[in-house]
Parts: sequence; C-alpha cells; structure tokens
Amino acid sequence: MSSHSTLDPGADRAAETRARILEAALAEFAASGLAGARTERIAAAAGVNKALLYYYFESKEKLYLAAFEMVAGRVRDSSMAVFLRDASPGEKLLRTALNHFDRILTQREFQSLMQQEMMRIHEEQGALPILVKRVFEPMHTMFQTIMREGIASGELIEADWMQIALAALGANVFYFLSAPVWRLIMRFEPFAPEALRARRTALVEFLGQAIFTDRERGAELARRVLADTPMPAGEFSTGKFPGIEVNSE
Amino acid sequence: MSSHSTLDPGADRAAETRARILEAALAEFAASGLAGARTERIAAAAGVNKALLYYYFESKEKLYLAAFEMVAGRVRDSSMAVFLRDASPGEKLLRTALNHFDRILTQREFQSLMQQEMMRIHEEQGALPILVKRVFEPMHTMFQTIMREGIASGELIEADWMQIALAALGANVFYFLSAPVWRLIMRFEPFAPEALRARRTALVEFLGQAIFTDRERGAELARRVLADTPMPAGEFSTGKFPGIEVNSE
DNA sequence: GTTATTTTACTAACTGGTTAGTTAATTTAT
DNA sequence: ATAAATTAACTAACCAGTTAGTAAAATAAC
Repeated sequence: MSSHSTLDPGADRAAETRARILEAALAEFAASGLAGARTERIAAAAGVNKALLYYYFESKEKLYLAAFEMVAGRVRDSSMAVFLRDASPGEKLLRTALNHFDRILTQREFQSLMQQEMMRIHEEQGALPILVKRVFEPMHTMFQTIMREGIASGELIEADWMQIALAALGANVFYFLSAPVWRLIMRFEPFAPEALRARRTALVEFLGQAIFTDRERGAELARRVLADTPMPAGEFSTGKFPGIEVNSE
Repeated sequence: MSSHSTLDPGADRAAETRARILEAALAEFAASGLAGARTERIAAAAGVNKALLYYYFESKEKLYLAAFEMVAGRVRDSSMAVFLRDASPGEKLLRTALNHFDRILTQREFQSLMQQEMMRIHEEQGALPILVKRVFEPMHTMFQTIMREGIASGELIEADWMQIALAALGANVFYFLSAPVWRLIMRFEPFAPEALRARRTALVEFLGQAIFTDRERGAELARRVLADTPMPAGEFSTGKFPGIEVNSE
C-alpha cells in the first residue's frame, strides 16, 4: 500500500506519515464529528497503528484541532483572492457569493466541521476562537467594507449590510445543509451536476436582481460573472465525503 | 411545578411521567445530539431511574425519535396557520419568512435536532423520512404554490422560486447557525433582544425591497407586516437551551 | 368487604461491549 | 550504535442496555 516514491529522501518520510494521518483525520472528523470519530478508523485509513496518532498528536482533540486548522488555512487562502480583484463593490459581491458556493462544494470537510463546531459551543470552548481570528475576522472586515462602499455609492440597495450578507451566504449554506430534505421532497439529486449548475446560476442572477439599485445593470453583471467563472469539476454525487471508505463491518 | 388537577385519577400519573421523560430527552438530545446524549442525564432530569426510559421507550434511538416527532408536530401546527391567511402571495411570503424566524427562536430544540439529523444522513436512515412526510412535504407544497402565484401575477420578481426560498429561509437559519461566530467577530450578543429585533426588521425590509417588482409596494407591505406581528417574548440570551442545567461535574 | 392474585410503575445494581489512551518492545534510518 | 518511527498488546473508564426485584394500584375471589 505505502507508495513511497523511489527516491525517498528518508528524512521527511515522517512528515509524509504525519500528513497522511491529518488527511485521514480530516475525513473521519468531517464524516462523524469529534465524538463520533473513531481513532482506530483514522489509523486504519492512514495505514498506521493507532498509537502513532498519539505519538504525533497527543490526544484525539489535539488531532481534531490540527486537522481543522489545516483545512481552515486552505479555505482562507482560496477565499481571500476574490476580494483583491479590481472590480466594483457589486461585482465583488457577486463573485464572493459564487466563490462561497464553489468553496462549500469543493471543501466539504470544512463546512461539516464548522457546522459541528457551531453545535457544541456550550461545552468548553473548542476550535472556534482560533478559527475566527485566523479565518473569519479578516474575511468579515473585507466583506463589510465592500458592502458599505456599494451602498454608499448607490450601486447596491439601501439594506442592512448584514442582511445582504446573510441572504447571499445563507442561501448557499442552507442549500447544502438541507440537501437531504430537498432530495426527499422533490425526488431530485441536489448534488447532480445539473442541479448544482442551476443553483449557481440562480444564485448569481437572483442577487443581480435583488440587491442592485439598477436591476438591468445587476443582470448584466451577473451574466458576465457567470460567464467567466466555470463550475469546478469533480464528483459530488452521493453527498458522501470523497475519500471515506464505507467500512465493511 | 406539576399542576395536576386536584382530583388526580391516579391512572394517568404514568402519562405525566412519560411526558416528563420526553421533555427531558428533547432537551438533552437537542443539546448533545443522539450520540452525545447520556441516558443517565435524561433520567436524572426527568427525576426517574434510567431503566424507566427503557420501560416506556425501548431504546435510546426510539426515545430520540419519539421526542423528535413530538416537537415536529408542534412546529408544523404553529407554521401552517400562516399559509391560510387571506393575503396576496407577496404578503404571505413576508409573513412566512417572519414566522420562520420566530419559530427558530421559540422552538430551538427542533432546529438543533434538524441540524444534527442533516449531518448523520449517511448512517442508516434516521428520523428524516417521517419528518419530511409529516412536516416538510405539506409546507413545501404550500410555499411553492404561493411563490409561483406571486411570480405569475407579476407581484414578485422573476427569479427561480427556489432561490427566493433559499434566500429568505437560509438567512434565518444561517443567522442562528453562525451566531457563535458573529458573537466573536463583532462583540455583540446575537440573542440580545435589540439584536433580534434588528434582524427581524432587516429581514422583512430586505425582502420587501429585494423580491417585489414594485419596491415601493414591497416596502409598504413590509411595514404593515412588521407592525402587526410583534416579536415573541422570552429569554433567549445565552444561546443555551432553556431547561438544560449546567451539569456540575 | 376483606383477602388473594395479577398488573403496572418503578428502582438498584450489574454486564458486556466499546474506545481513548498507554506502555514496552521492535523495526528502520543513518 | 543510537535515535527516530512504528507496532502489538494492554488498561481504565465509560455507557447503553439488562436483570432481578419491590411498592402500590387494580382486579378477582369468596
């Protein structure tokens, strides 16, 4: 199983093992939560002995935090780029919403961990404070500034900026969160490529009509943004996380 | 606390006990999830012996389902009324969004259970299918009809009806879901009465501007709806569920 | 209408499976 | 050889579910 490339520098084989454990932990924690995750399964998925988890990370919780921080870093890096583009506030907002949608799609583990973290808030502070400082605080500042600029310049409607953010991002989160319900109600697969494409399109077109003072302009911008941002490729069909094997017991 | 009418026929003291167990279970499951919930804690909160849980409900999971169905019934009953009012589709929609917000606020346990159910979808079907049939299917039909009427009559903008639903309801769910993050980012309490009032208002006003073809009319309707629907009273401050004691260990 | 019998509601204490975490020994790399 | 990486085997705790029993109410018997 262990596919070490022929010229292994040896010294950092440990780093590779460490990384493999982290990936396995991420998948397991995302699929089963901190409490539901089984250290034995993480070890098996990483192809190592359980005790090695404790050699590298000293407890289940520390491992959880390490995996969470790893994926959080990725998310922040992939998200901040949008804000730096040269575009009007309204366009930046459309792009942010679209990027948010695509990010949830491609970084499902992060979304899953976040949701679980939201629910165990009352039990002794967990990963959140660090996450907020490192990921959400900077994004929030950017977002708020852009929104206010857009409203001040008259490009966007005069609504509570937070309400616009809630509607734009909430729609995405809610879509994926409630996918199992949609699946049962409407007998369609929310992760099917056509469904995803339709949702992406509807999201941007809706915002184009809903939050711009000039609805014509909003529609035009929506078209442009959609045209130059193709949907990420990948297999998202079942709603399961990629990389998680169905264990046979 | 137990307000048994003075002439207790004795016969239904059992029903009272059963109800007490269900309430305790609801609180515990909402706070800790199916896996995290401790049967011993439920028993203690209900003031009975753990074995009694198995006397009335034959397993932890059956107890979970019973509690879930109980609260789901309440939610459906309190929600369907809005659809039956005599009003334009647009107005009904504003009222639905507002009612949804208030419902999340007053029936926190349901929201919590739903979220947890969404996350353990891949492990052997749980409470969802029954829930969908009994609660979401009827609500969804109503919602879709109203939305289509509003778009057809020209009252609402020509957007994907599902996208409007996602934005309207998603904003609410997302607000409460991400409350812990807002709390840390903005140093304000998302469950403080002023914050809640502001959010309720912004929600309806935003929809008034965003989804009506005639923005004047939307704003006017928003004002009317807000004026005759006061915020539910109650103590929601900490984000903890009412009735859950902080266990001292 | 009192005594015997059954049923209902409930509890204390235990069982067995599960799982996070440990220890001491073994292998690999240099 | 010796330090780092890795494992097999073990332990302590926890917790869902069980068992064997009791007190009291309901029902039947006489």
